[in-house]
Amino acid sequence: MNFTSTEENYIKQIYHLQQEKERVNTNSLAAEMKTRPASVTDMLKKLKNKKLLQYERYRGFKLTEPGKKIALGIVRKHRLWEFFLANKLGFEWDKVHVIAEELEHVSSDELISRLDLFLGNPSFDPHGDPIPDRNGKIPQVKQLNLLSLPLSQQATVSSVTNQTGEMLDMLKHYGIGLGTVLRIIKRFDFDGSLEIRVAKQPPCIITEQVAKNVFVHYAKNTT
Amino acid sequence: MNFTSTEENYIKQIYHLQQEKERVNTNSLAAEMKTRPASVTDMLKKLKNKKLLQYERYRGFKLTEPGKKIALGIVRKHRLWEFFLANKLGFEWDKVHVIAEELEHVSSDELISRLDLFLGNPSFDPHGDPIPDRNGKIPQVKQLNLLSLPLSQQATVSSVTNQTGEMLDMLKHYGIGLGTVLRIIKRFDFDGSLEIRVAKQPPCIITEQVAKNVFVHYAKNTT
DNA sequence: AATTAAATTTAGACAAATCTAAAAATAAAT
DNA sequence: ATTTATTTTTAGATTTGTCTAAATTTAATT
Repeated sequence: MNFTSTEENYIKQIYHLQQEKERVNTNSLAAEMKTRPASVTDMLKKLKNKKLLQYERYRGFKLTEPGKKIALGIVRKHRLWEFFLANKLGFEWDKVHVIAEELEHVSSDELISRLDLFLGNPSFDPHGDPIPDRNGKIPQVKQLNLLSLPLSQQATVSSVTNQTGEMLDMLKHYGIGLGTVLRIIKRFDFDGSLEIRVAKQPPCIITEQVAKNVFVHYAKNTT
Repeated sequence: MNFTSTEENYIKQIYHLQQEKERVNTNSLAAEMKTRPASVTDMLKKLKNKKLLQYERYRGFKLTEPGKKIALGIVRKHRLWEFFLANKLGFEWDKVHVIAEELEHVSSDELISRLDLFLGNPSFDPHGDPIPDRNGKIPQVKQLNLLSLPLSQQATVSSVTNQTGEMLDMLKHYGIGLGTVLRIIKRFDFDGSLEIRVAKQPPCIITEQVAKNVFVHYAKNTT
């Protein structure tokens, strides 16, 4: 079956809200979609008719299994395009979302499977969110050394190996701790040092010796 | 100003029809758009209101200068995406058009200028049609040797240097002459021979010695 | 338990893009 | 120069997604 861009946007947004709350309600979806509750109700009926939604009036709603499959397909497209925009076209990580919102609705399946291959079957988008595979399976978090983190790929600090006081003191000075979200802005091959950016703080430089001891993972929410 | 996908499709199609006939008429546009003449009339009024069209009822119509600028922008996007699909994702040249029809409506200007750069500012799409630059200027035809023709890039035979009888006889046997449209299917590095395809004929092999004498250009219509 | 507040749905209207069927203008043919 | 045929436009209806305003259901409070 085929869906309009609007239907796809609703499905995707319901999926995202479901991640936080088992059952979704009309008002919160309306807020996310920047539309009115009455409009949401209209769409809910349509999606229910198409068997994508479990929905009884006044009772909240959630995606059916087929609905979830479709949501994951859209999320997959969105994140693959984000990866393309950041890693191939050189967009800043915070500019890719808006453009991917349009690209995700291009309908060719072969386009997506070829794009996936072209990008090297990436598992995480530039925001650190996992990219579902063609079957809708979401990759688990994967730890890697800060030195191996691709440029401008956001990641979360998950462990620090050298636990000496000097090291922790230094990291604390930079605002880096477990759970800190950061990304690499520039890699200096001369001495292996990294210019990194923690949250919205000004960028700072850390040496290769420090980076060597910091491990990160891509996904955002889990520590 | 901003346009819907539908408006953009009309504008683009009017532009293409104008290439053949100075002034376009309702029925032929309806045929191209696979819609009814009545629907075309409605859209013509809308485009006239937006100053993109010179149009008086029953009198035919053509794009204004601003309208033409917009058409060229859409054509540019379409052909850049076609180039991307064929040369980066490995699509066959005859599969790219349908997908580019969707991609061309993605609205970000920065996306297009970065894509253009990423692709190396190409001048011709995989069908041999010229890609307008950011100012709407259309590149002139460019001759090149058949040996330098990129794989699966369609081109038109524009001249043959060695005009001996044997050569012309051979080319005639293969169905190759001035104005013949062809493309390279495979390049054999072992002996430099080429597997080429002329129109819809079965593929054939020509030697490096022959190819060396054949010059082609990308654009389709001009000899 | 009755009242007030909040969330949700219905009813009816609107804009965009399409359609059919009928009317009007232009072009072609006798 | 009429008539006939073709092209184009109008008029009115339909679909999709949206809206406002009013009605209904559920939740919260006294």
